[in-house]
Amino acid sequence: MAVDESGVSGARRRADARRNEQALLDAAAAAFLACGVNAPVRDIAARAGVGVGTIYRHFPTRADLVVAVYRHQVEACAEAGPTLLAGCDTPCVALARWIDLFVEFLVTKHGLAEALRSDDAAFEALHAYFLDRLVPVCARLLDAAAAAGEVRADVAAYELMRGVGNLCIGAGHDPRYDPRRLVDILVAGLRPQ
Amino acid sequence: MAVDESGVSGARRRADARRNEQALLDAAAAAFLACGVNAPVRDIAARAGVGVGTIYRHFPTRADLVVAVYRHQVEACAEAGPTLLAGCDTPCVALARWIDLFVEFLVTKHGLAEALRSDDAAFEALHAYFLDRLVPVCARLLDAAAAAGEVRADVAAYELMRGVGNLCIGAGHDPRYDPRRLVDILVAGLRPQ
Amino acid sequence: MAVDESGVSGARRRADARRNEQALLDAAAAAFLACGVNAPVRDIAARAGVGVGTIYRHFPTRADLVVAVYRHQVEACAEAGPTLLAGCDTPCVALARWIDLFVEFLVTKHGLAEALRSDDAAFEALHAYFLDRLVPVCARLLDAAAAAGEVRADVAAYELMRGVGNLCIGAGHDPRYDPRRLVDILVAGLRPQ
Amino acid sequence: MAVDESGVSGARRRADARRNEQALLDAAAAAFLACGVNAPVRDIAARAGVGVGTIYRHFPTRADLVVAVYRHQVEACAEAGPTLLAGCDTPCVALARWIDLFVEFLVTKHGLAEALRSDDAAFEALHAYFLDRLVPVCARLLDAAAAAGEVRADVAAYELMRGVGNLCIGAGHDPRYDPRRLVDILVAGLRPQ
DNA sequence: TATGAATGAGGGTTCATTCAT
DNA sequence: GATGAATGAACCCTCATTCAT
Repeated sequence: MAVDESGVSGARRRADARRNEQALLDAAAAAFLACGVNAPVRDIAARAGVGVGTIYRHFPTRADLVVAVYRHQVEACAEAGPTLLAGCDTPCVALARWIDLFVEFLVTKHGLAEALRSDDAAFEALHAYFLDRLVPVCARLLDAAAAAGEVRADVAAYELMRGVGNLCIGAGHDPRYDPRRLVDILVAGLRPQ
Repeated sequence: MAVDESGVSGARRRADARRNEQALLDAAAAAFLACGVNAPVRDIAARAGVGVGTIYRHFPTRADLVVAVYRHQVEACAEAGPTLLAGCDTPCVALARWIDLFVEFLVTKHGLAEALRSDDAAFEALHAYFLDRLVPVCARLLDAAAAAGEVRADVAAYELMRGVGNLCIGAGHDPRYDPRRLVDILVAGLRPQ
Repeated sequence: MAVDESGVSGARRRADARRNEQALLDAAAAAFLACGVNAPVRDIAARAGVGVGTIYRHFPTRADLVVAVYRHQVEACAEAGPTLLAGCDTPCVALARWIDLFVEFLVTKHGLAEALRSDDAAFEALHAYFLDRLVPVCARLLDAAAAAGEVRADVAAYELMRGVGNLCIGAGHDPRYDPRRLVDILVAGLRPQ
Repeated sequence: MAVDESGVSGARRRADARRNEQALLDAAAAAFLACGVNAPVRDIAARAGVGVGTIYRHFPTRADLVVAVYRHQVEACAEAGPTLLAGCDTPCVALARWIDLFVEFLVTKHGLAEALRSDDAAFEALHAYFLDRLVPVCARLLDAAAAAGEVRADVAAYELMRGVGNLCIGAGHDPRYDPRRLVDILVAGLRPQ
């Protein structure tokens, strides 16, 4: 209707949409932290200052949103693998430090660890993304450590990561339970014999 | 089998109610397995072939029901502790076997491990019951093993059990993840140094 | 089964039942006071220390119970009519004092006034009883006062009593509202012209 | 009819919602009439042809709905006070006619009088609204009449209105009971001496 | 595109009433 | 007769998802 809007509307829309998407990601991150990854859609929309429809447009499933929220950190974690392997004295140290990174990531995102183990179909995409991106990284570290004889050779990267993920569930709710300590013990248990 | 079940009419009425209660416990166990411990009240009632009111009569809160469903096994597990300690060659073996029992219990009751770590207020009673009953048992085994120098002395029974419980979450959903293996690794990580 | 119970059981039952009935009436009166005439059946049963079935046996409908609870006072009120008419200086004074009695009765029985005006079918018997017993008494007083020219002649006993009953609804909930004052005003309004 | 209803899409959406809200108000009024102010939410929704969620969106609490249903008439009644005072021959006539309006309002809205005297916490907002809006109006009329020596000076507007409200309870259920007649008697009782 | 109103399935809880014991 | 366990209808409320504007 307004004449002057047509000229730049393509670009405008893009910019608007991108700004909206970022607001949504921030809002979702905050909501996940407060209520877990199943935070009510309306909460997220309200925090972002958009309508609920906008969420569904940008992120058709909840998993899409969760993946998007954590993508940056997942990428950072994935990229840290090779770097650590190259920079540490032994593969075992690299593995331990990489797992520390992974734990730090999960522990500070309440609800993420829960989502990772949820069998809710809505999170399939999330599972797939995490596995595709991180399991190979972990596998390389694990293989290197195993090749050096520093860890048992019969542990799969997938199960190790699932174990670490599980240990991180509920972090922060209970001062008597520190996931980092338990993950350390688990990693210690990887030593041969 | 039980002597007092035949006799007078007073006991008869009780027998009826008890049979119903057992049906409810079985139904709830099945529902928990299928849908987790937050299974809809109506589902449980339907499985048991009773009205919803009957559930509320027997178990006013959900926690009451959950506790009742698992009480037998919790008791059995608790009682196994001293027995194993007395019967095994070393405290460490007793600890390992007791944890195997605990894991077997959790793994076959999908939903229980989830309930144990839920921060939903409805499960406080459940948490309390588990802690009261099992943590001391675990503590004795752990202390004995530590005294024998077989495990690190700086691990609390509570955190160990929480860790084991967490590792059991999601068991059975995924053939690539076997909680028993990971718990073994965790226990191996308890060795000194 | 027990031999010695058969001999006197008829009499025993009677005594038991009567005791039960009285306990129920007391319990119901207390429950009505606390929760109104729609007090939960189970509350009443619990207060009386009997099962709910016992209530239904003695008082098939709620109205039966309500009527029974208030019968004594209704009777007393009904009997006071002729006495007052005979003993007071004028019919108008008798009428006023009789209405005071009625108000006192209603005001101290929270929930009764509400029940009297309820159109719930369960209270038909209650309405009928009140009307049968009290309206004629009021009518005699009213007629006498009208005959003496002390009150308007066009007011029916039924509507007067309903009006008084309505004014008593909610008594005691609100210190700013005193049914007695308003009933006095209503009665004053009966004066001719 | 309303000028701003055509125009832009923003207003259009509003118009839809407003139409819905009006349907809800009508439906609620009908439901209140049939079942009292505690009419089931679903009934009201069904009458309005909307889902229950729509009710909760527009009127989060029942009191909100009740207030909204009666707001127009309350306002009209409140505004009639000063008009009558200015237009009638004597304050007493103005008072009587204003009370007639109030009674007409209550009598045609079965369930409202009941709601007014309910001690259910859900109706606090309703009470407050009625009191805030109507008691001052009544007080002015009453004061004027008292100043003119036409009515007793010791009657508060609040208690008078409560009395009138109470007399209107159950109107229409019983042909033998006409609230208007009794209110007239009550008002007549306000005359000095 | 963005909005947010509407929908309605889904889950929780209470309580009057019946009926086997 | 008395009991109280069982039933299930009837309410309430929330929230994910769709879709008209």
